[in-house]
Amino acid sequence: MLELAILGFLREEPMHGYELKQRLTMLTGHFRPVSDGALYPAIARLEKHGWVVKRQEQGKAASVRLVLTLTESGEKELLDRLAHPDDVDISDRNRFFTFLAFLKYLPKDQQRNILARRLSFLEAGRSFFSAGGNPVGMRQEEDPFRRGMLHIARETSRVEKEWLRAQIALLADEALQ
Amino acid sequence: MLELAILGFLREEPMHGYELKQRLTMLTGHFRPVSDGALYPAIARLEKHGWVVKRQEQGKAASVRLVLTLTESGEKELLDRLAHPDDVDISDRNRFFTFLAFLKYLPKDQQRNILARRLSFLEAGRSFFSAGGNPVGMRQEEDPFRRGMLHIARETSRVEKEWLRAQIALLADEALQ
DNA sequence: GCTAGCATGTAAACGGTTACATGATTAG
DNA sequence: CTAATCATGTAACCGTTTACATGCTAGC
Repeated sequence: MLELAILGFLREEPMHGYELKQRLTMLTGHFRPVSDGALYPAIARLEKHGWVVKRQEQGKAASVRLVLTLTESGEKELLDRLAHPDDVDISDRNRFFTFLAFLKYLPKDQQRNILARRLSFLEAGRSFFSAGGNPVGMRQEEDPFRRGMLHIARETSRVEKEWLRAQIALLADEALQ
Repeated sequence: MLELAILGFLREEPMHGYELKQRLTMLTGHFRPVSDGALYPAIARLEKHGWVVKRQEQGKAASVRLVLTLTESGEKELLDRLAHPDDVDISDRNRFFTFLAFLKYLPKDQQRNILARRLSFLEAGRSFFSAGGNPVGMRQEEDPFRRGMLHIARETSRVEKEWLRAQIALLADEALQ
């Protein structure tokens, strides 16, 4: 997932690790910083596969920047990963958002496919807790905090589903023209 | 986080690994299954610390069940972990929800503390993407998918903040009586 | 002089996923 | 008879976190 995000950001424009880090930090979970120990090894892996290449450049301050550029095979890899979320869990919202952030690079029919997949997951939606085998609805749950969870989860899901439906319809319209 | 959830569920009632797994599956990210390779080692760790004890029981079908019971020191550990989310990231929604699921076991002032912490994080909220250093608002963002992310994130945050404020006020009222 | 920000990395420890391994019962 | 569910575990692999390591510049 981290690799996907790196490829995605580099698709926009070449940039060095430090800037990548800032963008990733904003993308994943709103401001949980990406650790260096995750970022730099990930970059090294991508480089080893030939998906990105490094170029030296003088930094604003301090040491040299190593500007990363996406190669052609890197772009292919990005599209490949975006198009096959089967390998990956879309049920997690943060993961889905990573896809969403770079979905514009995919062809329209594949975009619709991803959105539809997420929608069908949300439509299957169920509640958090079970008591004696059956899921617990808001009515039965008397713990206020768990009621809160159910409430927040439900509203959140509603908002997202509405957006997904609208977006899917829009893509279908565009396909007709 | 997995350990916290196990301790939390066992606080309610003793249960065996398989049932724990089902509850955990519903709790974490709505139906992403907890893998056995994560669950059983986690149980073993908790047992090693003396926080849970095992007892054999005949299963419904198949092999014996190993029913887990929370010990006194286990309950202490649970409360300790719930009360100190400093060690843990509350900025992630799933993590916060894990806290929320077991928050009822904490004294009221500490409950309020956790909720307030989460609220202040959300109130600091910023947008996902930066262009040239500044965060990008909905207006500027022309990628429909990223607009969607911003929209969903904003609405979600709104719902959660409203709930948090109401809940904090309620706890404050109760404290006065 | 010192702190914050810029900039890139490595190594150990930890925990999670995936695959492997086993075996019994119940419903179709 | 066969798939699904019940039930518990281990081992290899992989990636993340945390801590360590370095060093420069700009602003207070």
